[in-house]
Amino acid sequence: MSPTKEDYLKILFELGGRTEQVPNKEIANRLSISPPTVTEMMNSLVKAGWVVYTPYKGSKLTQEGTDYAKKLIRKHRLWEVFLVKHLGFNINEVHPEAELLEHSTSAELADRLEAYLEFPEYCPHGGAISTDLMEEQEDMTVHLTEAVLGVPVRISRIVDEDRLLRYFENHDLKIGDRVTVTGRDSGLDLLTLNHGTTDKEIQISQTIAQYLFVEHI
Amino acid sequence: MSPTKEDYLKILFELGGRTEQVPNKEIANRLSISPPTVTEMMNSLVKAGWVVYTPYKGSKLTQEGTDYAKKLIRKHRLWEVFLVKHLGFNINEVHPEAELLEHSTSAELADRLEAYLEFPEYCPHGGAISTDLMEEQEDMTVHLTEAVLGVPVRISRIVDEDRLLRYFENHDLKIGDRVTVTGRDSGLDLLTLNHGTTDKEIQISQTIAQYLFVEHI
DNA sequence: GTTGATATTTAGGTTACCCTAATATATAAA
DNA sequence: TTTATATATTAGGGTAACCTAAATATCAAC
Repeated sequence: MSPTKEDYLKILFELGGRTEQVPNKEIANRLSISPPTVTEMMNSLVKAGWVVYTPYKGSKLTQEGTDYAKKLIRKHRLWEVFLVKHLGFNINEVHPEAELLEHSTSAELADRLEAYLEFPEYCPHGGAISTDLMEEQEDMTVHLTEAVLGVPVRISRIVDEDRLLRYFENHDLKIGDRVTVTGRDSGLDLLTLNHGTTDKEIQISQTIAQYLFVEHI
Repeated sequence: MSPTKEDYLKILFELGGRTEQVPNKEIANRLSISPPTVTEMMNSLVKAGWVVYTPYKGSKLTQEGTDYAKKLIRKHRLWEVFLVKHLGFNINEVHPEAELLEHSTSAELADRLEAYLEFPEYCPHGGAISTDLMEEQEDMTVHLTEAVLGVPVRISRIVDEDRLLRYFENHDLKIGDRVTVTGRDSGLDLLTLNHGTTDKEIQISQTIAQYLFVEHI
């Protein structure tokens, strides 16, 4: 299994490919590659049994594909805990490091690392580490864009992509914060939030808000 | 820089490519690839400025190539220390793990890891970690095959290739042991040693003894 | 100095992963 | 229901890193 293929499986999981068909374009966007390359890769992943692909519709992970993706994400998050807790990295620096390390981590190494870290439940971005908890969390949390107007929620997880993390940091948003969606303007692609702690108004792009997960309180 | 190219630089350093021309065949053997592939890769490494190549003779590392190789080896050895000291791995299990991790380790990560490990001097196989000490050690130590008959020496370093480590373990040899070469049979490719601690006679293949480094006491 | 053994290179081919340009399909709007 | 737009696929090409088979260079022995 190449790091490249592993990346496809992981992205597929992150885009909901466990339960829904993910269109090629979304994968192409997230990985910054051309759509024909995605088509080609999907055919290869189908042949290897990781993915079910319906031409012109999109791809879903098989059970094997889902399990593989979850293991990768677990490794990624374990490294993030290590980098932050023991090596003193800043939360928004660890993603690219873990992105590399995850592909070089045997099952044995992951298990030993997990024990060494004393079985942490969450990564620094709020993502569940145990592969069982992972699916549960995926199902329970909701995109910020789907939160009901006026109902306060708690930010539980931020998709850990470098540029995104800096965007959220610049808007003073972090895990655990309570926010209330007060307005939605689809034309301008804007979401207006009230920050529970500071009571300030925050405006962020809806497209980007998709990468923020919230839980009801 | 691809992991593949990094492996070539590292092997070149390990085979003495810092000071001498290394023939293609040795590289092909150590990496288990065909000689034509080595020729091809050497041309590409020359173009990138890592290597000076004389056709039909062999390759030498440039200063840049040497520095790059030393940084890789440092990362490799740092991971080995971490795996043994903190994750409880066995010495002969860590090589393949570190072999993967070294290619996924930024300079920043290596520095932080080194500080976390409290600046260890040597890896579990006896290899120096600081890039300065590394060359020094390389120059001072001598292959077991070159030790003078009857003169006791101390095993200082074992090239950490998985199969070799198991071979040395099976012959009850480890770092720090005092041994004396008592006989050499080139026809049978045999080296006879006297083990300083147990006073037992040990016979190992000369070919394999090349991967054992010793220091005079 | 020719010969033979060994090492190296050249020639030609494969697979993985990426691309652009052109074509085809699906979907939403008129 | 046709048409426009967005999305996906096919066709054709490129580079990196491997391979085998055949040709060539080196070097030591005669």
